[in-house]
Amino acid sequence: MNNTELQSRLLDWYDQNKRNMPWRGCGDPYKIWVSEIMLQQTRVDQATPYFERFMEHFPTVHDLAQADQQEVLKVWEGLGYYSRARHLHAASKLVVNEFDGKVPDNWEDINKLKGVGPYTAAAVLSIAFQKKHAVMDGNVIRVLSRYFGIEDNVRTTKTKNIIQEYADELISEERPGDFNQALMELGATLCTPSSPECEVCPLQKNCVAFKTLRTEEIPYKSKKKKRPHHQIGVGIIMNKEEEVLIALRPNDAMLGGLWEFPGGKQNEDEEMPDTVRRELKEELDVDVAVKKPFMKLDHAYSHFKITMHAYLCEIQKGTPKPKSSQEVRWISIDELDDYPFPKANRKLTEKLMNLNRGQQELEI
DNA sequence: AACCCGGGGCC
DNA sequence: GGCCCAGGGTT
Repeated sequence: MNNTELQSRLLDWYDQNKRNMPWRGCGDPYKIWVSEIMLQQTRVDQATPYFERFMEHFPTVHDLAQADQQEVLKVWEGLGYYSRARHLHAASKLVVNEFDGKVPDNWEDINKLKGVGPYTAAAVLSIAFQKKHAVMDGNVIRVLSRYFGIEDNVRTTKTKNIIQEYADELISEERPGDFNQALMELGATLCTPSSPECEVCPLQKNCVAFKTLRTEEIPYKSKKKKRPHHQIGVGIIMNKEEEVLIALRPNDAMLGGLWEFPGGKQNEDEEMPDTVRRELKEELDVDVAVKKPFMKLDHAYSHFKITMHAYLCEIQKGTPKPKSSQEVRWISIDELDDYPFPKANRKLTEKLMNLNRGQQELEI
């Protein structure tokens, strides 16, 4: 199968089988850019409702550039990898101030945008501007490694460079954006990690992995390290006015720009209430009484897991000061929904709000 | 090159 | 449980 035949088979399949996506076929470089940022390490079905909501809040790059970061993060809340939102927001200002409000249509300039790497640059240039740049994402790696029978570890830079060269050679002149999307669509819907649907695949005829019955072995990936598990203690500090204390995480930290209930990791041979007292002293410079357990929950991040133990607390001495955090604030339970919280903390705010609505006893 | 960075769905 | 996902940034 030569390149022309592969392209026409793939594009014909794509024309008949592509899924509907709100940014697909819109021709708006801003929307395509935002969609590609949201789709980094995120499935289409997960990103789609966020994309719709994002466009309602920020229909143009100017709306995004003028928005407050807190507002952007609130719309992004729950989607994860929050540096994407901060970088996108910063990049929108660059587009407005340096590029006349137009998403760059060339490789050099688009790579000046924060959060835009090789994949996203190629995706936006090809899909929005019909420029011939081949993308390489997890789908392309899987499809091409199977098609060409590449058995090397695809986590290495060397193997990725080889696959990128194949993609560069295969990409269609006439429809580079559709070709890229077709390859990814094939990987997302037919050429899946397990149980691929080879019987209906348009590339079956020349696929090395199919012909040698090795689709379950290719692509080969070296194992990842297993994630450590930490015990985390946090304090829900309430005052006489039934307000709770929340802290703003620094922009350069994990979950940067989001709010949380202060706390931290349990030390060895330390009781959890002592952990909470110690952490709140370190982070806020206050002495608290740990009154009673409020909630225990498990949560998984990319590189570790936690069990979070939340306690209702009361300040005995001192006034909370932002030490490890950027800012602290007393707010009413009703206002918790107005602030961006990471998922694990959001589970705590939901319980607080439910109890509050039910007039339950939040007293300690 | 290795590590960091969320959350959700699937097996 | 682990794996995967339309990856990029930092060290």
